[in-house]
Amino acid sequence: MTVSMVADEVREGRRGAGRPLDMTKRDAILDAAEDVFAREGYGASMDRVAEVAGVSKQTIYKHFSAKDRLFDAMVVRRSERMTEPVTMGDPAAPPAEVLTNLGLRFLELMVEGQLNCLLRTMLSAGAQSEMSGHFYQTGPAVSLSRLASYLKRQHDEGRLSIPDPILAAEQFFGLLNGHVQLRGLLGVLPAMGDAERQARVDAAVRVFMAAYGR
Amino acid sequence: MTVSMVADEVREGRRGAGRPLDMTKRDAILDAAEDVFAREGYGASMDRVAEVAGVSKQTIYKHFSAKDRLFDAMVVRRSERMTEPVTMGDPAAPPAEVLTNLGLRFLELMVEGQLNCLLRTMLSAGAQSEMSGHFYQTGPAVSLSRLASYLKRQHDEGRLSIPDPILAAEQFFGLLNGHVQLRGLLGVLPAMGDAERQARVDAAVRVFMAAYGR
DNA sequence: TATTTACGGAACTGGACAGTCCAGTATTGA
DNA sequence: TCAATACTGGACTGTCCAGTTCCGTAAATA
Repeated sequence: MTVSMVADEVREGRRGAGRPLDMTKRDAILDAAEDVFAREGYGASMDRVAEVAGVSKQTIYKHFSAKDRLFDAMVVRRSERMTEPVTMGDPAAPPAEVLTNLGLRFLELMVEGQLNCLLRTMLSAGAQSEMSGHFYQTGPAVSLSRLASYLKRQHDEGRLSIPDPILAAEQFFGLLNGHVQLRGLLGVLPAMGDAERQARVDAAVRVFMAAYGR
Repeated sequence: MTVSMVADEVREGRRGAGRPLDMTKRDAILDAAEDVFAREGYGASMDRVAEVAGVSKQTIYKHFSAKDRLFDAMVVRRSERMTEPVTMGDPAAPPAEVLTNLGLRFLELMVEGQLNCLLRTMLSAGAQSEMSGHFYQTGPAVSLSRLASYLKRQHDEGRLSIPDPILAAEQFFGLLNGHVQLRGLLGVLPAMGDAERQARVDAAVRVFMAAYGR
């Protein structure tokens, strides 16, 4: 009986004989936690989570032994869903086009929306959670390495000239970002329109291609 | 009697007859708040701040009417000190050199040290403070506009070709930053050495000059 | 000097919240 | 059917903390 086997059992709701844990409720609890923690920070009460989940507090404690465990489970689930939209397009297309598409998705989905929301929630929890590493590894680090390997391939095929693909990938995200993420975290973002977002992406791609294009 | 006059009186410790407020203690309280909030987040107790400041809790409440007021005063004082090191060098020097110096200072002082520390503290306070705007305006926004006006001048004098100086300034900070700030906030920063920092700055300047140089 | 205010120390109030307990009901596996 | 467990709803405990109050003392102003 290994640790991961125990984890699997919990995931399926079986802990021996008798009535199994209701996984529907578990999901409802995690959904509620996402919502409530995002809105009120880690200071939100468990009673509030229970209320939003439509579940008794006791049920929460059946599924998650303590508040920080619930928080961690929420972060893990959300982190895993996060990297999906950041995929590279057709590798045969012109790099400028691929980068533009990537940039648009990045700016839409990551910087303005979910990523900042989760990040702010995590920081509101302060040092109380060791989820920071997991978050970075399953989120930003994945996007970074995807872009880096794309860039390396383009370099090898002679379409771009990129001595350090990882650094270049970071630079590209940095170019896109500027202070957008910072402004988003601080809540001083004046809601970027489609046109402005497109302009930002175009400018980033232009700079990137000027430095790394052939 | 205006609002600012009242503020001045408080700043000098005079609120009429009798013994004036001890400004030494006020500073000690702000120092302690900086330290304690940075370490424990906004959740830290006032008793703890009083202990670290070497002052009774009542004294804190004499100087600052409530916890969030103390927090705000701390943020204001710290924000104002923050932009100092980010100044442009000799405008006659080659832009690449000026940008390199700026980049080194930015990476040293801002991203790794104080800025992230304060930012994390502020985010730990969640929506409880309206200091976010002040922080951005007196911190990052100032560096941004300083660099932008430098870039505009270089453009006007024909040393660089920069259609949108503000955007370009943001891009430069973004290039420097990459994911460094994000890693710093999440505490997954593997402590950058001098050589690596220099390499990062050089790479950023190289990309920037490739796009905007003459 | 008389008055006014700041300071320390410590006790206190009121409220919020994590986590538990319980009594009754519902739902499953054996 | 029986035994085991999940779920509800609410009451309850212990703790922590912001903010107040009281008292005695120190230090400034007028």
